[in-house]
Amino acid sequence: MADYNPQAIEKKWQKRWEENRVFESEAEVEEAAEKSKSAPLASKGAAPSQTQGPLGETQDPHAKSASGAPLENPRAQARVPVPRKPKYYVLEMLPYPSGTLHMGHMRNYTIGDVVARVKRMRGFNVLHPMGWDSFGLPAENAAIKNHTHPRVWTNKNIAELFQGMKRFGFSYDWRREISTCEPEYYRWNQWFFLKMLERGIAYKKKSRVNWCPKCCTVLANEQVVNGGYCWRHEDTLVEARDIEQWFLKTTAYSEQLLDDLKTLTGGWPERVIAMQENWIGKSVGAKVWFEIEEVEGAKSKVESEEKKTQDPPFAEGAKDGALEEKPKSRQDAGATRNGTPGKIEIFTTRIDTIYGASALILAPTHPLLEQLLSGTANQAASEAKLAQMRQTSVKTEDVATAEKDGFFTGRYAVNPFNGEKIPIWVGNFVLLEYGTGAIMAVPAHDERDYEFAVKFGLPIPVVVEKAGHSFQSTVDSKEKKNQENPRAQSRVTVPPEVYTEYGVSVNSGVYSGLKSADAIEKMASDAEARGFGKKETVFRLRDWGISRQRYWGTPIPVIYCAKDGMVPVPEKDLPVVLPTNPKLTGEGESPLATDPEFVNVKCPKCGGPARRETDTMDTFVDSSWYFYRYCDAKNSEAPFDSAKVGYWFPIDQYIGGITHAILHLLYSRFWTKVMRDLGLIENSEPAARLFTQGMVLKGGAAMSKSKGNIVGAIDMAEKYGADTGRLYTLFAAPPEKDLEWSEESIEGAWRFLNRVFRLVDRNSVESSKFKVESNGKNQGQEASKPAPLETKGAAPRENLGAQSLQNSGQARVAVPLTEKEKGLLRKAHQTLRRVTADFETRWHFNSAIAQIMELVNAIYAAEPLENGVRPEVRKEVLELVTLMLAPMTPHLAEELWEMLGHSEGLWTVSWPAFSEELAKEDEVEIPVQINGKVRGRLKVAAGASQDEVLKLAQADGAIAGHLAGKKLIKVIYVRDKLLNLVVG
RNA sequence: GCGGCUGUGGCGAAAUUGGCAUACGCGGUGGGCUUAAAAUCCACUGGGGUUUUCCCCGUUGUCGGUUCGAGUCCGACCAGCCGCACCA
Repeated sequence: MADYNPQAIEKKWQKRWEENRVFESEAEVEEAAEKSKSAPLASKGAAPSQTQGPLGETQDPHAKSASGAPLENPRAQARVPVPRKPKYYVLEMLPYPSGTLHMGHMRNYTIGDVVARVKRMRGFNVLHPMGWDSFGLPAENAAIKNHTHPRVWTNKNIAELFQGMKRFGFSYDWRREISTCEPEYYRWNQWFFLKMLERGIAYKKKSRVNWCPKCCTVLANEQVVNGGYCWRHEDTLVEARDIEQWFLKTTAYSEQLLDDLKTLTGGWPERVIAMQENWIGKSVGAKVWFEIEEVEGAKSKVESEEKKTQDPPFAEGAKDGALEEKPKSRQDAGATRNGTPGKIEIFTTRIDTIYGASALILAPTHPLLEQLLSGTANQAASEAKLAQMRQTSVKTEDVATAEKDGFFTGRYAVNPFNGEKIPIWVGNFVLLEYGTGAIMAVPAHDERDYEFAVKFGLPIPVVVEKAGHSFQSTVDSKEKKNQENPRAQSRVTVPPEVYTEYGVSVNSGVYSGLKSADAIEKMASDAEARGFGKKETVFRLRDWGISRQRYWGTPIPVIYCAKDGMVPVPEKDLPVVLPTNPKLTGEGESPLATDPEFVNVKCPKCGGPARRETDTMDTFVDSSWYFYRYCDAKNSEAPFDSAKVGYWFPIDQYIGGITHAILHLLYSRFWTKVMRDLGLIENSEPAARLFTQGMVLKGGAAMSKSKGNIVGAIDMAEKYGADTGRLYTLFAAPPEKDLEWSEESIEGAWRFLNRVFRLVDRNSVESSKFKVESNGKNQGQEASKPAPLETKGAAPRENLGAQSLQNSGQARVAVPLTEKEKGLLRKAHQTLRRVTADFETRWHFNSAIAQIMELVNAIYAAEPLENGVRPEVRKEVLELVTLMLAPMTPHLAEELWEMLGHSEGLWTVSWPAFSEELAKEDEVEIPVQINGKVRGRLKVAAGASQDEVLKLAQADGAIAGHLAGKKLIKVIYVRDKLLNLVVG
């Protein structure tokens, strides 16, 4: 008898796996892809990856072929050689190497590893890679602190994470490892950047941007969280700065990014889809131009302002309508899109309410304001007020709850629909960055406008009524309300409340009587026809600002020449490598700017003196396409071979934290679409399925360095072993839920594995004692190693376990089975059925483990030997237990498999086949309900008919007692489930 | 305000389709083994009972509905968590 020694076992099997290259995806498949490189990729979509369950229930390669041979890949049928197995790409988000492996990582990778291992056992060619998101600020900050190079810190952390992953036995194909800070990788960032530059997707402009004073760099919109804080420093308010920087035109893909979310429903969590929809923020409406009432001199000034702020400096593609320039942040927007000179452009989704507009309201930062205010009666007072509003708007944290504020400019505009003269106001609630930075205020039909109108005494004319209301009756009620409300001095009425829904237009000239939807359509068309408006869709999404004034990132590959202007670095000169000895201070301009050797270059065009761009790229660029690189990680000619990507993509299952629901997942979706439009790939979305696992908490809070509540994964592995750790994280909570760390619970997992180990250990000892009594089969075998049953010939990587277990229409043991043995085998196959379903169609690892625990309890209960289950039979059951545990506790499973007498590694064995025959119950106990309450139980033969069961029920004493003197009204019988008698 | 999610024992949680609620684990109590402890194995662990291999009652955040039957479906609410937020 031996003890379970996880440290020794885990070391032993990790070595074996490595020697046998168990986790490498099949080379022959890639060769096939190689050979078909020139062929079109069109048939790819037929690959068996479009499925329902998280693991793809329809993907079982055994399901459609009685021989057990995996389904052929339809794409490969057209050519030779034929990939033997269908592909499966499972991926966990690559980590930022900031320290050692923690529980959050470990949980993420354990889930992915279970999936990868299950899929391998199910006969798939599995791609399961890992890499390092190794550019980024923490490395640079650590380098400044320790006076070293960021690479030192980064590589130390990578080495530690790598060791940690090895320690847990995660089944990665390490041939494909990537590290984004290596020139072999980031040169392709630069290459993609040049492609985008050619197409006008990358452009540069000066704009007001988000600046984090702690990061000392610019942030993208997506990196500003909680209404104005840095995503990395959640206590640090983001400042506004005017900086010239590079953008990627994510807005050119707004519509697609939104529409394609529909293709992800079912595969992606509803929550993530909703968050992205929300972020992209589509509004369909119309722009309308309001003429400004003539005031001497104003018009020409406005016109000249227009000219000044047209095209941004290098936006070559910006002339294209689809790629139209979208100003990014507060103060500069609007300048290029305030419409025709002398007019104010507003955006509205409710053009049908335009007859109810009682003012135009501009954002305090609207570029037309200076012209508008000049020459007005109280210009000085207005400008003072404006300055004050601009001041406060920068610092406002809780914009949504701030009180409405504003003032009248002294100017008027003309409503193009009815010629009415309405005042132009400034309001603090109007945002320059959304729509056109100006709105028409329709107080009767908009909450905010109403609040504003009430505060400043603007009229509140009603122009929409609830459908079905007669005009007359509502007028009466409004008049009553009028008398009660002293503020309602002017024009028509004060509505009883703000009515923001659709209804029927009233008081709207020729449009009165139209339903809101019809009115919107007709009025927008009319505005367009009459030249004072345009149907328009606006998005909340902004272009992605990628310039960072830091060292540890990808250099942006452009050169500035006094003569030729901005010149892209020629492709042949890539990569632009980071200087090796940077001066890192964390302050001021980009560290690259301080290195003359880096900065001063010859112009690629004229050969004259020129300067390099000194900003680096946002590190989210690195992670936007890394999963494509895994398909062809060592390619030095291209980012990847399109044929290989065509074979593996889309990712069948992507797994990561919800924190990336917007940032990474939006950027990488964008990148995929750009790559598709460059003709490099065929897929429009990177991942068919996304799984967001819950966080690991301690004391109710997410583990973090700053809170000091991190539990190191390696410590846990040292104490209990990797398998116990893996089992614990899978068992303690369903994978999508947050998991509260508990030392007591991990003891439970440890106890269970010990229980299993002792069982197998004892069984191999006992079976050697027992072998003569069972059947002649094992005679002459070594006592410690019973012969594996029915291993027909050597079949490496083939269905060994499945072959022996699959044909078990009856048990393999030749002698007749006792009732107890039948019972145990039945329980085993019932467990197998449920565990298989838990792995395949839903990710209920916790209940799968619970099932296996029950089975193990049943084996214990089937003791003692003398009156029941013989070692031969028990061995068969233990083999099933071992195979079911294999994806979750792979090291222990290998060891148990060997202890059970198998010399071939468990990695060569397929998932066991379930036997309906063995799982079938002979007898079932069904509850008998009287009027829905359980009043008794009956043991009946499985599949018994209603009549039989009813007769038995009526014969049963206790049940008959409840039936006595009552009339049987109805009988509901669900076969093998329940009998319900309705009596009265 | 908008969108999404979650509410089940002392705790983590189960419950494929509407069909015996609380499986499995933790914790707790009692017992076997042991000089003792640890480990381990067994039993009990919603409430109640003078029929204890038996019986009764209650119960899945709240209120209502559909149904022979609801943790599950429908409607309204309450509480908590997450994301976005004066988005025109």
